[in-house]
Parts: sequence; structure tokens; C-alpha cells
Amino acid sequence: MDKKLTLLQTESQERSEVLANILCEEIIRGQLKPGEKLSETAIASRFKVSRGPVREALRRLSERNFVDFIPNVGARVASTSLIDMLHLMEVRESLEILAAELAAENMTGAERSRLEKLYKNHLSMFSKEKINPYFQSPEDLDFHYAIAKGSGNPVLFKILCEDLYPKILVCRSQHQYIKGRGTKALEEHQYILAAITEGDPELANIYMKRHLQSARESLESLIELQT
Amino acid sequence: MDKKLTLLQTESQERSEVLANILCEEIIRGQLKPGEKLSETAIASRFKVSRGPVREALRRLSERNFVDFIPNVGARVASTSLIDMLHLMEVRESLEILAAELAAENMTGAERSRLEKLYKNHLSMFSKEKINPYFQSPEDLDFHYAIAKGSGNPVLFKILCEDLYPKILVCRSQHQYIKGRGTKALEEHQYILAAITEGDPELANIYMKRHLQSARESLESLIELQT
DNA sequence: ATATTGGACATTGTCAACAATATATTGTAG
DNA sequence: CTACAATATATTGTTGACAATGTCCAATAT
Repeated sequence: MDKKLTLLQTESQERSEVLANILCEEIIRGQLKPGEKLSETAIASRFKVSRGPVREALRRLSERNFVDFIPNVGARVASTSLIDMLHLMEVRESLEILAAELAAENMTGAERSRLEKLYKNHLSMFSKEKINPYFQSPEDLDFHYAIAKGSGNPVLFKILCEDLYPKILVCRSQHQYIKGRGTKALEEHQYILAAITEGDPELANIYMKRHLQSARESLESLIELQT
Repeated sequence: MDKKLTLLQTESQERSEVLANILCEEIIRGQLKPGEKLSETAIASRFKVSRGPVREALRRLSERNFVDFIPNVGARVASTSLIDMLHLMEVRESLEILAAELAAENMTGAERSRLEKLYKNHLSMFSKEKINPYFQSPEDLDFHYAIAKGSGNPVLFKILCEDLYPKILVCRSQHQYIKGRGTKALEEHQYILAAITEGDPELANIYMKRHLQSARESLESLIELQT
């Protein structure tokens, strides 16, 4: 239970980075609410350290845009709107299409078979565990991670996996917005997988585009409803 | 002379952010060489502050990936290879195409006329001042900035203008790599401008794609030569 | 000569005290 | 009762001192 998020590697020993990552996870999980004050002294006493490392951690989070920072006032958990989410999805769409293309061109044999394994794993999870089909499973995310990695472009990987995905997760946790489009998404994965394993960038482009377009469109209609 | 870079707004009063921005500019300009050690005490005494704010600034730069940071060892100016540059250009291409499309859809009248003004300004600079045609002029950059802004997508703007462009400039300064494709680029701008002002996203997509593809291809052939 | 060990030095990490600023509270006047 | 002002409190900003870690160099052994 309460499975650790593997988004942020805490291999480094730097206090400020470890702190930043912990706070980041708590923001992503919604344990820290949007707008909530991040008091230096409170955090310092909670983690039994002095304010120095805490300040450094908060500056890191400010650079990552997970907190809004006002000089002489302090840091607050950044709040993200559904419109922000839409902007994130728009950029994500463009970059994941690129990632799929590049993955179809560049993935190694090992990476391809691993992607296939991820897909099958997702598939079996789906039928076996009777998980809520309208829930963004870690397996779904793994699939997209693997493609970003397989693109062979570290800049692309970094923006997608360390920038956009975490922020999209924050949006979800702040809005109880549940994206999952059930078996539909899984079917779409199958086509994407096939295009990539067969080394067909054009098809990978098209299938990834459709996959993400429908995700974005369902978000757009959700925004319609709320206005 | 020595015109200030306007990339990084230093409106905030926060010491650590001001310091980070100054160091950032020096890295972009090549005044701080790749691999160069960024000693806390040295920087602190240079700016007449204590090490606290300097440490915070270095953590910020580490998050921005302008310095490589090793715990208990320190920070060094990140060095970027031509391969890094290629990865940056690949992502940039994808995102600027999106920006051009969105700009064609969303730009306000004022923004459109401003873009036109930027183009004409660039044009006149070119003929009047007899500037080296193979030099990436600020005017060229302004044009791309305006399109990113005009997309109406702040996430897209941030990644392009605060993430990718600065890093591409670092690459240039670290490699004396001169991209400018002379009058050719300016011509291409004209087509992009027309498509955007006429609100034609499809054409804006195509012209921007061609514009950036040729830039990337010339980089690819440069890399060929060097190997 | 090369490799290794030890210690001296320099640098980074942490902390607690103090200064500067913002926020909250109280008191007063209208 | 509300609006404003002055004070009190709390929070952030900065600093210098000390601890912990890494780096460098000379002395020694193989």
C-alpha cells in the first residue's frame, strides 16, 4: 500500500534535493494542497534540520514550478487549473508524437521487447485485478515512459518525464480529474506498440496522435461542462 | 555595447534568483567556460554576500541544468556537446511547429501587427547595417519569441523561451557554432509570417517545419564533418 | 618508478543567532 | 461597527562559525 512513486530518483545524498523530492511527491499526491503555505520553520522542524537546507529545497521547487514563490513572503504550493492541464496536454501531445516516431526509429531490440512486456503486463492487470478501468494505472504511465526513454533523446525524455508528467499528475490530484478511457486506451496502446516494434515511424506518429488527441478532447469537453 | 541579454527577467528582488540569472547570462555568453568550477566562496566574495544566497543560486542553476552539481564536491558549468544541441533542436522543432500553428489560430490583431513589425525590422537591419549574414541576430530570436508568446500557451512559451532557447545559446557560445543561413532564413520568416497573419495553421506548420528542418540538417552535416 | 598512506589544506554542509520584512493584533477615532 | 494606525508577533533573509567531506601533496613502501 502507499506504493512509492518512482518518478523522482533520490539517489543523490544532497539534503536539499532529497527534501525537494519528498515535498514534490507530497504535492503530486495531493497531501500538500494547492495554495498551502510552505513555512520554512515548520518544514525544518518536521525533518529535524535547520532552515538552510529547507530554503535550498524550496528554491529548487520554485525552479521546477511546483511552488509559487514570493520574496520576503514565502512559498506556497502552486495551484493548477484545468486550463493549465490543457496547455500541458497540448505540449505533451506534440512531444509524445515525436517520441513515438523516434522510438520507432531508434529503439533497440531489448527496448522493444521490454515495451511489449509492459503492454502485456498492463493487459493482464486489467482483466485479472478488475481494477477500475477509469483509473490512470501506473502501467499506463510505464508504457509512455518507456517510449520517451526509447526515443534516444535525453532532452525529450527529461521534459516529458521529469517536467510534464509530474505536473499532469499534480493537476489530476488537484482536480480528481480521472482521465482513464478504459479499454479504449489499452487498444490504442496495442497499435502504437505494433508500429514501434515494426519500426514504422509514420504509423507510430499517427496512432500516438490519435491516442493523445482523444485524451485531450475529453479534457476539453470536461472544461466545457465546468464553464 | 555589450547589450544586456533580455532572456532572463530579473524583476524579482530575491538575491538567489538575481545571482542565478547573472551567472546564467555569463554561462550563455561564454564568460564562464564549460567545466569551470563555481566555488561558493569565490562567488560569495565577488558579489559581496555570504555563501547562503550563493548556495541557493547554485541549486537553482542545477535545477535549470546550467550547472552539473555533485554533492560534497560542488558545481561546475555544464558542458554541452553538438549532440546535445541536436537533441535540443529536435525538440525545439516539434514545439515551434506547434507554436506556429497555435499562433496562427490564436494571435490577436495587435500581436500579428507586432510580428510583422519585427519582421520588417529584421529585414531593414539586414540590408542597412550590413551585418554578417551568418550571424544569429537578436532580431531573428525576437521573431521566434513572438510566435511562442502568440501561441497563447504559457507552458509552451516557458519550455521554448526559458528552457530551450537559452540552452541553445549556450551550445552556440561553447562551440562557436554559427547557425545563420543568411537571407534564406529571412525569406522563410516571410512565409511563416504570412501564414500566421492570415490565420492559416496548416501553412504555418509547413513553413515552420521547413524553416527548422533546414537549420537542423545543417547542424547534422556539421556533426558529420566533425566525426 | 609506481602505488599507497597519511596528514595538511580547501571546500562544501549545517547550524543557530541576528536583521529585515511582512503579518497579525490591538487600540483608537470617526 | 468600521476604518485606520501603531504596536507586537511571526516569518523570511543574511551572516559567520563550526563540522564533515573531499582534495592535494609529500613521505614511505613495494
